[in-house]
Amino acid sequence: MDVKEAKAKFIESWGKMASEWGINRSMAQVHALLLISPEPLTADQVMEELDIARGNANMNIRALLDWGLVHKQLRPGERKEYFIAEKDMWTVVRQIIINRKKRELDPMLRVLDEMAGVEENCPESEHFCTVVRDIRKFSHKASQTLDSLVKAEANWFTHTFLNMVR
Amino acid sequence: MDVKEAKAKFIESWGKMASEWGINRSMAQVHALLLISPEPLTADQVMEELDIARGNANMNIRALLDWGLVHKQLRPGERKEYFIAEKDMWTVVRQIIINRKKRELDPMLRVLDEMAGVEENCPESEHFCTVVRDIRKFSHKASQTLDSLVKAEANWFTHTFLNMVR
DNA sequence: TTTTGTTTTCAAAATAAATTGAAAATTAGG
DNA sequence: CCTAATTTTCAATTTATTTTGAAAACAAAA
Repeated sequence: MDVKEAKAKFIESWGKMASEWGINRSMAQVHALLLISPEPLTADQVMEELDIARGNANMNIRALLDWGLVHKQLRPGERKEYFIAEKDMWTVVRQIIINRKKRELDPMLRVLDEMAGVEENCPESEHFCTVVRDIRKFSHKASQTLDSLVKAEANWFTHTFLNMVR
Repeated sequence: MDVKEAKAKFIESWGKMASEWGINRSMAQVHALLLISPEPLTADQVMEELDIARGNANMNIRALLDWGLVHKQLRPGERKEYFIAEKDMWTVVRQIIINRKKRELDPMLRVLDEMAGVEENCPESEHFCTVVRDIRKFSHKASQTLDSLVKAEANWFTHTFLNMVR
């Protein structure tokens, strides 16, 4: 496999993986392209490289900025905007955790908390209350753990955590 | 909120959360229904409760069996199959980790490993190789960590890990 | 202010994914 | 071997999501 092939394959795979996650393919492919691009790119270059429409490129670059995975770069004397991906992998992972947690876990947590109110009726539906209580406990622990993970040092995950687990 | 309402809300929310994940709504709703049902249910009861078609119920119950989140129960003298959800939350989480890892992480790992071969050409595309190497390293660590997590004791996650993180 | 290069928006079209339901396959009992 | 109950399959349909592209908005320079 030569480098050009490998780059194409990387972009394709990153896109495929993301769509297993509920993140759309274009967003992931734009991310992959910017990740492996040593220089910042303009929206036009992204459109060109990935063969996607302007609106698509624009919306997904925007989403990546929101996620903190891509940064905007302005050049003096130029009107075009350049975009460069965050290259520090720990930061990348951290931002992904933050955003997915916000989207996937937090809403469920809120629902479970609302349900805590139902516990008064528990005697009449013990099983339901037990299940909800268990899930709620677990979810809160997971939430705290992710929060701590996000606050942790860059090397913490790779060094400390792994050693503890083994 | 009374218990009936709460149950409906739980099923709905579980379904919504799952679809943010790339797991289909019906599968999650069947799971939620079986989770909060104290008694095993038949496919017909699931269809009835969730108002979904037979094929849908069947395919998703089957998927949940594959994921190890639901167990089949046969009753002597009865032809119908009964289904009951795994109620131990640690087991549930473990099975979800195993299955999502298999689906989301492992394929990417394989692609990254294939790309390791490209490293020979690295001098001519240093940046690409660095990015791939970083992601590869990180992904392998994450993979090992998840494997360890899965092997860990039931209480490990909630007790040990959390204390370590704080 | 007008022109021009650039970004953003969003309705419509295309694509992808989930769901239905009827027919086929399977299985146990007679 | 039949019959009847049950489960599985899958083509067609429906629903949801993504993508397009042209028009509008915006912003810098003339």
